Amino acid sequence: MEPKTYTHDEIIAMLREHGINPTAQRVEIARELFSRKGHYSAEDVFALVNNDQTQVSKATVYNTLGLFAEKRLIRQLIVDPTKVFYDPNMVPHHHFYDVVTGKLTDIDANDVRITGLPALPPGAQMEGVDVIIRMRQANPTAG
Amino acid sequence: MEPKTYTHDEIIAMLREHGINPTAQRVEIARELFSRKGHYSAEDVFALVNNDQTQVSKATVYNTLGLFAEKRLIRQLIVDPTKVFYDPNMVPHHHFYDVVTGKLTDIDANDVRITGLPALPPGAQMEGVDVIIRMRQANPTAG
DNA sequence: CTCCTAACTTATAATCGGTCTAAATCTATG
DNA sequence: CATAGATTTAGACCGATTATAAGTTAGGAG
Ligand SMILES: [Mn+2]
Ligand SMILES: [Mn+2]
Ligand SMILES: [Zn+2]
Ligand SMILES: [Zn+2]
Repeated sequence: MEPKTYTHDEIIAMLREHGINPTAQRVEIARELFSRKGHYSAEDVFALVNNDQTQVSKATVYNTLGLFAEKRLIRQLIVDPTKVFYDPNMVPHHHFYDVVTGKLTDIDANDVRITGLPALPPGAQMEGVDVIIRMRQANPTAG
Repeated sequence: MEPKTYTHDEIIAMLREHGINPTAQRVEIARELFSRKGHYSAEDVFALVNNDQTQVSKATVYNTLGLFAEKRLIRQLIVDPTKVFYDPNMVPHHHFYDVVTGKLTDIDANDVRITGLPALPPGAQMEGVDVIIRMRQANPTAG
């Protein structure tokens, strides 16, 4: 299932709906992200965005990804100890994480039920629930 | 519930049971970790271990925490984008994570049921399931 | 014991994501 | 056109972690 292709104007509308001023760089970064599914580091996005003619600075890539996450246009994944990943898929879902390759795979959250969690501490607002299933590919005929 | 106090020999036995050669530094680090409950960065452990007479280098603290985690004597927590935390509590449990303060709180996993997860990819071994509930303390009278 | 080697520890340099700074550029408005 | 606020940028900087290379330790062989 390839992700929907968004027009320039649709991207701009998405940004506006999330309270983000649609500058050229932000539109370009959003377009790259939403034209694919997957999980991307800031460096990944920097490479994607500068593959073609456009030129966006590293600082802007970092700033923009942080802004998008804060405005909940994309989701931040803390799962690799060395870098943050960003996920354009905002449908609630969980992840498999291959601890060897670092690869992330989506798990639809519709079928998943989590019960028995305690109440939040008083005055606390839930931000989200992350479920990460760490796994390792069984050593293929090593011995 | 304060954690059990371990004797020097008990610490050594714990390390041996996990296939870890009990050097002076490793015993000291293990003692500091297991004499409290909580979630500690490598810097935290470095400070704990060098509070008293003993002197353990930063490199050894990092190496030892990595070794302990690999041998499953402690658990690594990837939840803060800037640093790794280590958890001496090996009883299966989950975590609240205050995204503002960075504070981690344990959630007993006994009561928690997670159903509807898909099967692992073929050939994959499960390493563990991490559930992290991100929350934020409601803005106390700000405005 | 003393010698020898492998395991371990250490100080320090290096790496690398990520953030900060201060200057340049843009954009909307008068 | 002039102005100010928002944004972008190059490059300096930072802090956690890892790599390097030299020193130390422990324990078995002789
Ligand atoms: Mn592009
Ligand atoms: Mn100590
Ligand atoms: Zn995902
Ligand atoms: Zn814990």
